[in-house]
Amino acid sequence: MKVRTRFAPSPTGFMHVGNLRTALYAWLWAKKNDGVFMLRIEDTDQARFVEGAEEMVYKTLRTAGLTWDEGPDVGGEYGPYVQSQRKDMYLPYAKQLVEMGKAYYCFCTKEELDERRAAVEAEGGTFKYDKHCLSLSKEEVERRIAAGEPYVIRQNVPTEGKADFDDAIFGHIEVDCSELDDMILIKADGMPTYNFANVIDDHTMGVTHVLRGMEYLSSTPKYNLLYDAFGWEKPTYVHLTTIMRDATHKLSKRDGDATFEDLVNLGYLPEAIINYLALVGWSPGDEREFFTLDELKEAFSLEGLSKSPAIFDHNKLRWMNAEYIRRMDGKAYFEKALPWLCRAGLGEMAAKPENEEIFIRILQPRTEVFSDIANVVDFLAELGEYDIELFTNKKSKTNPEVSKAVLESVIPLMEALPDWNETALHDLLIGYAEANGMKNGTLLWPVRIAMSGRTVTPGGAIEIAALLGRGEALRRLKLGLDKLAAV
RNA sequence: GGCCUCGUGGUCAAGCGGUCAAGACACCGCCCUUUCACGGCGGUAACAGGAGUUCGAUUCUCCUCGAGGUCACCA
Repeated sequence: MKVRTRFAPSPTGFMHVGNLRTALYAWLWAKKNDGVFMLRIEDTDQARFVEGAEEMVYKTLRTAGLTWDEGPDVGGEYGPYVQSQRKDMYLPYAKQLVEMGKAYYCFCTKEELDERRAAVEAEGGTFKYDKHCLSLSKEEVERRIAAGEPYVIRQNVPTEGKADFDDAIFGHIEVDCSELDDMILIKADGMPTYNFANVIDDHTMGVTHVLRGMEYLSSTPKYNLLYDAFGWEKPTYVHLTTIMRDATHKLSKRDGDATFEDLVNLGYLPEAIINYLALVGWSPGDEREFFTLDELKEAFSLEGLSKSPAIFDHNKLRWMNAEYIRRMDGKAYFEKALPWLCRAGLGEMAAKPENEEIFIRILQPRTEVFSDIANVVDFLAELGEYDIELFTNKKSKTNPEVSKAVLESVIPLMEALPDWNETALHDLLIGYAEANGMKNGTLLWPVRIAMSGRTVTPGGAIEIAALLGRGEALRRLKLGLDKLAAV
């Protein structure tokens, strides 16, 4: 049978990385098996409708490379792919269950239930619906429905026996029916609940493998009662572990960088995010860590899925992103970096053709996340205040006195330079150090400090001088000398 | 609280009765070096605890502990 998987988000905002990973695994499993990956929008909760969230889902999936074969926008023979548009499909199935005695109409109002629940819980108990409306006669039910009384349809769970299912990762899961509540299948507004819609949709849409979060693990046996009632073949369930922020909290959107969009905006590359995400909760079994989507597709297997929750390691994502950046083509890197350089006020400097290569050379190996760039290069846009103590560096054998002497002798030479470019600057400065028997560092440290006001900079004195250009470089050097005048 | 699930270094994670218990990130040290990175080399660090089963348990069973999930007219 052809493998069909689905990703079924409820459109409530940005895409949490945990959801993205679920989508990824579902996509991988379908693609690995030459199957179909479909997108279904679960919007049965009208109260939670969020404008534009559906488009967000499309956009995220697309930039992540997870294209769907069937879905709301592309269609398919199992449509519609939006649950609210399937509204009319559910009631007949629910009625069928009622006929079979596997479900029943219930007229208890939400308020009554809430009250009873509160009372039970106040005494430390767990509320369970008492099947109150199960005993209603058919006539009474019909009468009340005809009278326009609001109702829901509940699943009639047996009071005895077991409900169970087999999970591809967790194995056999079994629970006593007595633990189960008569869950609502059809809500008072006529919409199905998630639980019911899922069963109906997954079956009618031919889903063969259900990949979803762990939170459904304990309610799945209850779904299977429904499959059994209808006599339907059950899909293979694959419950995925939760992605955690730390040992005791799951990664939440409130943490600020838990959505795909957050990460992209911070300057993470979609391919790196996907690659990292694939490895949170799944292992290829060998030592590979870098995968394209295609390679992932080859390597993916249900056996490699983990049973225990994994903590999202920003550190490792960062490293992996850096690794992706380093492997980028220089040009491509520059293109991605340019907006960030502009944001740092370096648009003009970066626009000079001769500077492009320098920027690539000094920044690419140092960029872990694109948003880092601004803080690393801001000194190029503006020289900040700095203390002359920065001129002291033991390893370079410099201090304010030495620096003063260095700047005094080197500034005129630089001013006299006919061409201001890296090669010329290099030959001049390195040549000078050599001729005077100095360590390169002794000469270059003061020059770099004066030009940057920073002890740590991307690139060295020569690159910085070239980027700054003759006028600005010299201005800063003289400024440095002034600062040192009193020494 | 009932029920379900999970438990290998700080983190991800291999292992699926016999290993000196991989690898990666992070951390530390050394080298390279024009600062910082990059790169190279090396290092610290783990089977939650206790009973069994077995010639032998990280691996199988049970208990304890710890953590998560679930008990909605939310998904």
